[in-house]
Amino acid sequence: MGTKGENNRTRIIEAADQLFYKHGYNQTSFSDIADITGIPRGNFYYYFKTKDDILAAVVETRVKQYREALVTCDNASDNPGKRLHAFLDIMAGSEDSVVDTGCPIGSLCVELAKDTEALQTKSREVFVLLRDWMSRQFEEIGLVDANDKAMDLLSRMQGTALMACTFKDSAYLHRSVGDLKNWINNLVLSES
Amino acid sequence: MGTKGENNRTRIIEAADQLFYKHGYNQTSFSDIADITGIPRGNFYYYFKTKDDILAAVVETRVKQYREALVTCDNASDNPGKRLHAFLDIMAGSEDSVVDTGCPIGSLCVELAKDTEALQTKSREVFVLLRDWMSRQFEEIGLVDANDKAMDLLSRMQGTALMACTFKDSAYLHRSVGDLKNWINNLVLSES
DNA sequence: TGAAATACTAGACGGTCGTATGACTTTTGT
DNA sequence: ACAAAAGTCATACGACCGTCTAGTATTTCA
Repeated sequence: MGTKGENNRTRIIEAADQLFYKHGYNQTSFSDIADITGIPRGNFYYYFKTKDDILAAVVETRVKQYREALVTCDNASDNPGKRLHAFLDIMAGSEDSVVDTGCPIGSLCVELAKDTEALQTKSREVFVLLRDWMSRQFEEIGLVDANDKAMDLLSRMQGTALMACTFKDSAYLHRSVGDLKNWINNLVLSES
Repeated sequence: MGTKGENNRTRIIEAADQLFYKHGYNQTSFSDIADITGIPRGNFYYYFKTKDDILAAVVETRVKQYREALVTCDNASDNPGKRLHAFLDIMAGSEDSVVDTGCPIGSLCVELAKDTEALQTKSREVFVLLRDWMSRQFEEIGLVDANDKAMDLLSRMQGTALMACTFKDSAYLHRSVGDLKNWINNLVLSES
């Protein structure tokens, strides 16, 4: 009962996830996904009605993955500042791909900002998840403008990824992540 | 001698400039440009051998435009901090389009980061211009790490544009620009 | 077991893409 | 005035796009 079907569906999503990241949503064709998975191009309609449906599925798995990553950050420490550091380490840890291709979330949102509103709303979902989690951390620190700080941190991480990728500069990436950690530490100190 | 030819060439570049911003490079077709300019699709080969050539021409006009904008900033004040404020005001002034479509430079670089290296190098040119100008301002302020600060400012502006666009939040755009002005002011104070 | 339901496949459709060509028209220089 | 050069144009190419459908295999369950 659909065991192979579910398997194929998952493989399509995984291949699309990588290709959307490496080449962008619009620059990824059904043929590209077919070449990687070995599933004939024509079959895709069975698993997904439209290309947009594949994007939705990809975003949903990304949300799930980041949710799990945030749980790991939550378990990393009972200190909210340290938890935010742990999240920053995720970006620093994927240094190579960030310098090469940028942030998977940010670059998708930038691309789809020029597309339909439906795709914008969908691609934004991961950012909403991260912003709300960050906001909770800053709240726990004791900041009254926790949501503003969450936007600032997300913003600065995105700027960092964009610059590091554009200038192919991993040294900048690490320096900037260090600066952000110091910025968080100072926020913690100012509240204690 | 080539008066109409130059005119058509210019009109193609102007239309492409807008379309590359509004819909992205890859999502802009020759037909789109033809529809706006009224120049038949088939004629483009006469003015530009390839689509990449159009991009190069667009980037070159953008470099020229930003160079002029920087001259205006240079003339705005003999205080480098104030000159950087003037540059930030350019972004704040185009609030609507930034929230709607993002930063024209940043979104182009993000898109082409997933394309050939030649296009990446070309699209980066505007950023190089801005970074070097900013670096000169920070140098004049007296900072020893002027180039780092230039990267930081560019980075934070890009993050700001990306978040404002993704969340369709012009209030965040203005708050963040204000924060950046304060950040610059503090850098000036720390050196005086 | 066998017919209905479900899972899967592959070929093909209409459309659009970037590019190229060859002919026509206008401008230029002598 | 008239050839050469520059500019303009319609048409078409081969490739690829996302989508669809007619058909085959497989599973389900009375």
